[in-house]
Parts: sequence; structure tokens; C-alpha cells
Amino acid sequence: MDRRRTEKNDETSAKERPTLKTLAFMTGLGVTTVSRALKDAPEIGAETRRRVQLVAKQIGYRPNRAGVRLRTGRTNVISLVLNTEREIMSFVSDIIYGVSEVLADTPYHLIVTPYSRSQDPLDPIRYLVETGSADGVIISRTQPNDARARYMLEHGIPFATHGRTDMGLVHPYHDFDNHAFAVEAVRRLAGMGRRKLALLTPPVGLTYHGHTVNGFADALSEVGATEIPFSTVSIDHSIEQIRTRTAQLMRRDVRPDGFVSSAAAATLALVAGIEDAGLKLGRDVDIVSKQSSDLLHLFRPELLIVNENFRLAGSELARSVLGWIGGAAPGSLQSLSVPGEVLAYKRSTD
Amino acid sequence: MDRRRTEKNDETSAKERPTLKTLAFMTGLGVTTVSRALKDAPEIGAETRRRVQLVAKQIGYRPNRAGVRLRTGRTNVISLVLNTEREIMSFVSDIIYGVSEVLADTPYHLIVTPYSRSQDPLDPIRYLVETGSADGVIISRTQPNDARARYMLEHGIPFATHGRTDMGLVHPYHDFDNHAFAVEAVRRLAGMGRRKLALLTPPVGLTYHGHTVNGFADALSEVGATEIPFSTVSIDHSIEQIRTRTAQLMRRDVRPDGFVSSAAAATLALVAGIEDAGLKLGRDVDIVSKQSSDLLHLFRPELLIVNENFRLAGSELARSVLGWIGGAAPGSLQSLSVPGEVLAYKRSTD
DNA sequence: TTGGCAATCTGTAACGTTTCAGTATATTGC
DNA sequence: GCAATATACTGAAACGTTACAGATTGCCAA
Repeated sequence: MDRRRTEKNDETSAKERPTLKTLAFMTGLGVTTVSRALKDAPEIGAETRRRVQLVAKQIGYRPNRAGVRLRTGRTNVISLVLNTEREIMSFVSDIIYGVSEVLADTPYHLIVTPYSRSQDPLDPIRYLVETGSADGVIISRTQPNDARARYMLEHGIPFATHGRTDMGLVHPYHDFDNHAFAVEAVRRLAGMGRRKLALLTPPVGLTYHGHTVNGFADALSEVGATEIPFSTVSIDHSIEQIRTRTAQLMRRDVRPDGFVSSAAAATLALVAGIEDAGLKLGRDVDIVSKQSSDLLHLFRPELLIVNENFRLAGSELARSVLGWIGGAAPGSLQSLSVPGEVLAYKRSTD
Repeated sequence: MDRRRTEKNDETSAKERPTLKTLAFMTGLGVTTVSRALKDAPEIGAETRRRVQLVAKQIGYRPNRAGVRLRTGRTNVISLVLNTEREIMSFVSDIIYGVSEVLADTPYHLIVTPYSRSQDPLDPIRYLVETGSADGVIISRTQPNDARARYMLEHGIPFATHGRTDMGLVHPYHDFDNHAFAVEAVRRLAGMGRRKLALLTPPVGLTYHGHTVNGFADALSEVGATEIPFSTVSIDHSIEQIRTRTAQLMRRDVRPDGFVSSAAAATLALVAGIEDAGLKLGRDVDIVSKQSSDLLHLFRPELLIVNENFRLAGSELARSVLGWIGGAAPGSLQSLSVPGEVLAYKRSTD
């Protein structure tokens, strides 16, 4: 048996969710007219339009998503594609909140599409496109030559990337200016007299790894400091790995007196490694670190900190996808977030 | 004009997504038969069934979600309802990952439904129920008398709560045994000779606030220690507030020599406040803290730590909702996670 | 032979929406 | 005064799925 009420079309029982048919019955109009009136179609009389919209508001009419989706193919869904194991935690929720904030004022729902263990990052994208499960997609962990971005461009589905690509293709993105971050960080360290600097890099292969490395190198030559290579780990490595490798590095004769770190959690490991080697932050070494939540200064007040706002990133990304869906030019939906100043929480004379 | 191909029903062009009609054409059967065959209905011949399923797999048939949803009312969606501003960050992403993990092997999608600024927590629930946007719901920040749980029970939508309620109503939940956590924490502190203990509580009003407070009180009388009241802040307060209030507390004549803290971020503030007052962790005070990601020991090795696994919570919650949707008894879908042992990272003789 | 029945399979309708191709009525041009 | 036209509205069809109520076939008992 059908799971719904058996009397077909009982407009009197107010219990069921109102549909266009309900509205048509109440206003004495046809469903077509009601449908058009609700979306302000020009061929509907002004008064009729107002009347329909009034009644719709009164009885709390909400278009049935399945109906719309089946008929039009529009899902009213934005998908955020996440790597289940690599994404650093706190930053994910900030992005989600940022995206939500923007979608809240729209008919769009946010669905989280995970991809896990050494799976092809293209898999979830293919799934979304093939099943038509979303009108727009947001991806992160963007690479210079990103198969996912290319695929989505080819298939004409609007998307935005967290981080830029470098394939000569134009698409919406939001990025933090990691080049500028690295430059400012090096300048700051140099200004404190640090001359032998090491960089704890972003994950190799991601676009912002290159940005950061380049900014670091550019600034090194600008200030005339030298680099102590530290490429055995990145912020994607485990806390333990970073810690032990750092300790090894710091026990060598030629060791850095300054670090630039691209993530807060990695910085914790970095400091631990430094202290394992018997050295002291603020005396033997200084560190400039990015962070996304305001906690690092509690960890060690000697840390020099630059904030990266992932909530903002989420909002920008959502706005970009919506803009593209809305017909804006992809090239006009790109934004770059400039790092704020380097923050110090402890006077150097303390 | 229709946005789709104009020739109606061209089974030859392999470009469009296959539907039941496509399968019916290819197998020479009727759509009804195909539909039934795919779901292993008994009145379909065994060979036909195999044949249909083979073809379906070959051409990569996937049921159209909108079609199913419109016809059956089933959305194949689970909604995770989140407070956009209060939820501690890292823990949210862990839950999401946990939920995703379980949903990955099912046809279910995960949608994140946020509610923000001093909004009624019931609003998003009402929205979900009224618009029929999900087959199941997961909520957190559960209260002893939780309007959301009551509402969902009344409206017959399956859900699971992160944390228990106390209304005499039965529903699926997953909870961490915070009573046991507080008990173990107090015992540990007492075992180290700490006699004047303070509790940095969970947010007042949430169920696990009560559990924690009770466990703390029970253990205090068990070990014969006394409580130093510290109820001006909870882990929901800002880092700065916790820090200053802690410093104030620690400057008083009668001050705690041991703390139990319900969250990692709050513990950072706690330690900062203690050190602001010129006291030293491990010497003047000891702290047992919960954490959800494995970082606190890097912050201060003197910290005593109990892990809470939010990823597990997410998985359990997802399993519970799916179980309820699948017809299991709500009472059989409740789980309690017992705290592991208190972890120490620095020998007391160090 | 015929009636009954089990085993398979099928057509139709409906879920709620939008688009297409109208229809009916009033208005204008000449 | 009459055709042409603009204005306001409407029914039918379709998107892909499932439930219901048949339809067809073969087989067996009487």
C-alpha cells in the first residue's frame, strides 16, 4: 500500500505539507499560475502574484526539493569534498562553519563528501558529477596540476578550490597568500638577528607548498640569510615524526636559529623537538608559525604567530561557487587573503 | 525549452545517465520488472534477476535520488545538526569523519545543518522534520530535558544524540562516561597527594555537566578530598575568561592543588592562568584533562591526560541512526564509551 | 477438456515540480 | 466593426521511481 494518505487529494486536512496543488486550490488558480507567480514571472498579474505569495507565506509553503530536482536537475546542494585522514582537524570545522554561514541564507544544503585511505581523489568528484548529486563543489588540498579541477571544468560543473592551481585554466578559488606569509616570517626572524633559517613546509605536491617555499627563498636572499634544509618532513607528517626529525636536526653542528612553520599542530611538534635537543625557544631559536585557532600563544608565549582565517576561507569559497552557479565569470570569483602582521606575545626583553 | 535532449527516449546515445527505462529497453523487460529485479523481489525469476543485475552493473546504473525521494519520501540523507559558534572545533571534524566512515558504505549522504547565533536550537530540527529533508538526525549538546529529542520522538523521525537525556524517554545515544572520567581523575590526583581539587566543568545545562559534577563529587568524598569551587567559568567560556578567572583563583589563600578539566582548549587557558599567578604545574598544581586530539602532552608534559575519541562517537552515532531507520529498537542503540586510563608523559621523579 | 492456481511479468498512476503549447478575454489599430 | 494582438491564465506532459492491480503463461487436478 502507498505509505501516504489514501484519500487522493484531500485539501481539507491541514496536516499534510502544502504543495503547489494545495496553493492552487486555496487561491482558485491553476498550479502553473501558482508556480509562475511564486517566482515572479512577468506574465502573471501583479495582484495575483501578491495574493499567491501571501497565501504561500501564510501556510508556510516550501517547494519540495525532490520535485524540483527531478524536474529541473537542480539539486540545491553544494558538496564539500574532504580527505578523511589528512585534513588537519580544527581547520575543517572552521571551513564548514564558513560555508554554512553563507549557505544559510540560500536554499542550498551542504553535503560533506569524504574520500578516505589512499583512494583516488578523483573518485568522489566523479561520483558527484556522474550522479548529478550537487550543483557546486568545493575542494581543498589543491595541486598545481589538479586532475579534479580539470575534470570539473571539462564536465561543466561549478566549483571552487581552496588554494590555487597552475594549469593555465581559470576557475574560482580562495587562497591564503603563503608567499607573503613566508616572506614576512623570514623578515621578522632576520630582524631579530636570526640568520640560519629552516622551513617546515606544507605537504609536498600541494600548490601552496610551492608558494611557501618560493616566498621563503625569495626573502632569504632579500635579507641575506641562509637556509638550513629541513625537507625530510612536512606538516602532513605525524607529530612524532616531526618531533624526532626536529630533534635530530637541532643536534647537528649546523642547526637553524629560526623556523618558519606552516601549521599550528606541527609547531607543537617542532617546539617539542627543539626542547628534546636541549635548546630553548626565544633564546636559541625563534619560530614564526601560522595558526588557525587562537591558541599557540598559550603554548609558548615566545612563539611568533600569523593567523589564517579558515572560516573566512569557507565563506569565500561558498560565495564563489554560488556566484559561478549564478552565472558570474569564474575569473571574477578568485580571492587571496593577505596575512596579517606577525604577532608577538612576549617582549624580547622579558 | 527543456534543458535535456530533445529526442524523447533515445536509448542509443550512450551519453545520458541510465535509468530504469534504459535497463528495461536493454533487457527487453518492463520497468516494473527491472525495478523489482534490482531489489531482489521474490516474484522475479532467478535468471531474470541475475541478468538485470548484471546489465545494471555493467552500465553503471545508479538509482536517481530525486526519483526515489519523490516517490517514496525516503531521502537517503542523514543530517548532522551543529551549533556554529559554540562547538569546539577539532571535535566537530572528528565526528564528521566518524559519521562519514559509516555512511560511506551506504546510500546515505551526510548533510550538515548549522544553527547559529542565539537561535532556538529547535529551529533546525523543525526545518528538517517539516521539509522532510532527512531520514535521520544526529544532534549534540544534549540536555537532560531536551526539547529537540522530545520533538523528534513526537514526530517519529529517527535520531541519535551525542550525550544522554534524562526525561524518561528512550532513544539512541552515544556518550562518553564523564562520571567515570571525573572519578578516575580525582582518584589520580588524590593518589598524588592532592587534597584541594577544583573542576573546570562542561557547559552548564548540558547533560554531561551533571555527570561530570556528580562523578567529581562522588570521588571527592570517596578519597576524602575537598572541593575548591570554581563555577564562574566552564569550558564554553572564552580562553581569556578562563585564563583570568583561573589566575584570580590561584592568587587566593585557599587555592586548589589539583584540577580536573573537561576539554583540551580550556586546559591551555587553565595552565596559562596558573602560570600567570606564578605557580608551577607539577609542583604546585596537577591537572587531569580530557583531550580529543593527541597534542596536550606536547603542551606540558606534566599534564595528566584522558583521551576521548570523537571519531568513534561519530561512527557510533551514525550506526545508531541507521539502526533505528532499519527498524531496530531505539533502546538497543545506546552506547557508552568508557574512559581509558589516565596517561602521564613525565615521570614524577623527573 | 476445463477450471484453478502458481509463477512471472507488465501497464498505469502517482509523488511535486516546471515547461510547452495552448485558450480565453480584453485591448488596440484602422 | 473586425481582425490582430497583448494580457492573464491553464492543462498536459515529463523528470525517475515504486505500488497496485492486473495480464499472460504453463501446469495440474478433477
